[in-house]
Amino acid sequence: MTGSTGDTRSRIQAVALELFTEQGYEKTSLREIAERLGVTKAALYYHFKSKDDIVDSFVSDRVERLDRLIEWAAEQPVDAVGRRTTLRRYCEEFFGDDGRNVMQFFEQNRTVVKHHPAGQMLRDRMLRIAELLSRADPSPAGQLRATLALFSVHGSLFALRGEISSTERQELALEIANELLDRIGEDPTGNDEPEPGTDSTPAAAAG
Amino acid sequence: MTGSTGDTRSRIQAVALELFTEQGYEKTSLREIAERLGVTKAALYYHFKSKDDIVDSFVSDRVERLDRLIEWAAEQPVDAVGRRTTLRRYCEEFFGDDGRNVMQFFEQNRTVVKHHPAGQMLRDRMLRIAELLSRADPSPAGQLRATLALFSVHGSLFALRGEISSTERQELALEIANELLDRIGEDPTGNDEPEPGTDSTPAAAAG
DNA sequence: GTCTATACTTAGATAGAC
DNA sequence: GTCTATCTAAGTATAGAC
Repeated sequence: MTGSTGDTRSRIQAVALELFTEQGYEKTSLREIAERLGVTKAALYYHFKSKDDIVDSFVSDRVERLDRLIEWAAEQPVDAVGRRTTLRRYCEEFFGDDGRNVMQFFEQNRTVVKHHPAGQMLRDRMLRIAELLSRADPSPAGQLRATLALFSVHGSLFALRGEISSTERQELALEIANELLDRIGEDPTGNDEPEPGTDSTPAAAAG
Repeated sequence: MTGSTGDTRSRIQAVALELFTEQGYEKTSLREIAERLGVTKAALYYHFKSKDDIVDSFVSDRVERLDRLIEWAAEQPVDAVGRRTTLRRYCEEFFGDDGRNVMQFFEQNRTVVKHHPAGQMLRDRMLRIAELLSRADPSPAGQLRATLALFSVHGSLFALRGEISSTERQELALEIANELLDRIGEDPTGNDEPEPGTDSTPAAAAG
């Protein structure tokens, strides 16, 4: 019943990801990961060539998925509807299966991500998505709104006290993100150029 | 010219804080900190009893300042004006002198903060401020808006590409944070109870 | 207040048996 | 595919001279 597994590799990934997120990458030793799985350190080295390589294995997968999302998002219309659609897909990607776990690792290990090649790619993709979301207003205001919209999804995981179901959480994150997205390229003060061809927000249009 | 210093202690704090933020707490060794200052590891132990203690020294100071802010914020009116006032002070605290540095350390070392006693206090104070900001609407929506308002300040440091002055950055962060704060306890859809006695937002008041 | 020297522990990683 | 045994490097921390 030792089980020839074959999925030992993914069990290592799962345990490592969990511990890296909970305790931090540096604080988690290979010994600890091995013990949790009931194997020895040496066994880990059969499946991964280094500690870093474990990170690579699940981050790279995430980067690929985001690349597909980016490619798709670039084709969406540059208006409030397009932004909402893009963020909705991002949200689905985020809350899906291991998506959430990897992104939480991302949040909890910023300095690792910053210096790790695969981490830099992930970080880069995040910035790229924010960039696409603020195409209608690439000014600092647009950039910050887009970033906060993304962070609405991320933050919904730890900002909310009290019981709340996953779908409620998801809907709430989208609702507030949409408020931010709707303001991109809109300009309620009436100074700069308004975004052409966008009126998904009924309020504040009197001249 | 060796300088009897006397401020060696604060030089250690400054260098440590910078390296912890840039490379991460765990990745930064005491050897590295000592080398930067041109002293030996042992010298550090004269001023601090451990590596953790260095973190304590600058985080505790931050916690005290936030405690005063919290005490003050609790006295502010529970309306949009009170929230704006509170966040403005938070912003000033954040962008002031070492405030920004410590809070960046906080962002970059989440797992350290999570398991470090002083870090937990800092984290706790952040949550408390969000709680105060969402008093008018303690629902998940209010909580998330308040958290995003705070994050508008934090995020303004890394979300913005291109050159931008510190004051511009600060003003922008406040502007967008205020948009979020104004929606707390407001309810534009007209479902739940609206916040009593608040009309700092001129738009959308037709009944 | 800072140094040299060192004790103690643990980390990541490899070699080779089974 | 997993084990035992071991290497090498680096870490935090302490003792005691100056």
